Amino acid sequence: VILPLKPSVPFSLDLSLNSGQAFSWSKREGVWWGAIRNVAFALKQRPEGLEYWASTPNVKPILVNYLALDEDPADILRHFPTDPFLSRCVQANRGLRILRQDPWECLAGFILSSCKQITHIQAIWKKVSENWGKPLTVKAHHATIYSFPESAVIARLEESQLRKCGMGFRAPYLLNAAKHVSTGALHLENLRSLPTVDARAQLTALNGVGRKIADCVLLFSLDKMDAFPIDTWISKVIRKIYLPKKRKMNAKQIQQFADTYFGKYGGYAQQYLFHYARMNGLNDAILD
DNA sequence: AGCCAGGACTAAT
DNA sequence: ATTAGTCATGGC
Repeated sequence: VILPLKPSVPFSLDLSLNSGQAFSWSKREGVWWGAIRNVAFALKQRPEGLEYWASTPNVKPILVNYLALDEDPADILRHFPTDPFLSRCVQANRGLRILRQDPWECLAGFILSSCKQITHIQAIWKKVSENWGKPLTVKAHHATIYSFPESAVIARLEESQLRKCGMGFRAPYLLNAAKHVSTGALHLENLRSLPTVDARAQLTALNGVGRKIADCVLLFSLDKMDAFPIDTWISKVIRKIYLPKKRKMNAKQIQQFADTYFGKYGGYAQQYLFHYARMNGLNDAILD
């Protein structure tokens, strides 16, 4: 099936799926493979639109929502501050969208992310999925993809089982989060209706979830565009590009600057900065 | 061998 | 209120 895309509205499947937001996707022979909850997808971007195959019928709304195809990035970009470096990052990553992930999958992914390279997070994600997720088949390709296990499934495991997937000290964090989510002690969908600060407070109440991971969950799965995750890359960007004269800025001051300077769609801007820095480094990045 | 990777927690100042 | 040490693991 082909989902038509307007050429005038920028969309890049490569950038959106491969910019460190979600860890379930892999590209083989020009086709992206992955699962969104319990539906497996194969995706290929073509000039006329997005070609897709899925493990179940009638999944177009799932895809449109996940890839945010119902929004026009121009409506968001015009809220960005105008500065040369951000403009360069936006220009270089035209079509990069903030995904709308499942909150549990997003929370699990970023609990696994701390102090890990993206490729390794993907490897852990794959092991967990293959061990305890559901096998899904995309008939057109007779291929099998595994879903990421629901919170109730993880909650029943032993910490030692999770550690065998290579997640180390993150295992008890993931297990504890799974228990909170599956019992309803933490109701992730309810966080949507809360102000960002209140939703963040509930997330950071989880062991192993601090400001950065909470902000990733808020931004990538709960529509909180003002959440601005600061990881090692973004920290370098702010220090080198935006506050080059100010030495000895602590984490809180950097966060303070980012929240005020980038505004209510700051999280979206953050993703352009992150991906640009990760792809190009910052050695030749000069604010001119 | 040492350092870093989309961090967070605890204990010691 | 800030800072160092610790927590696993893999890649270079």
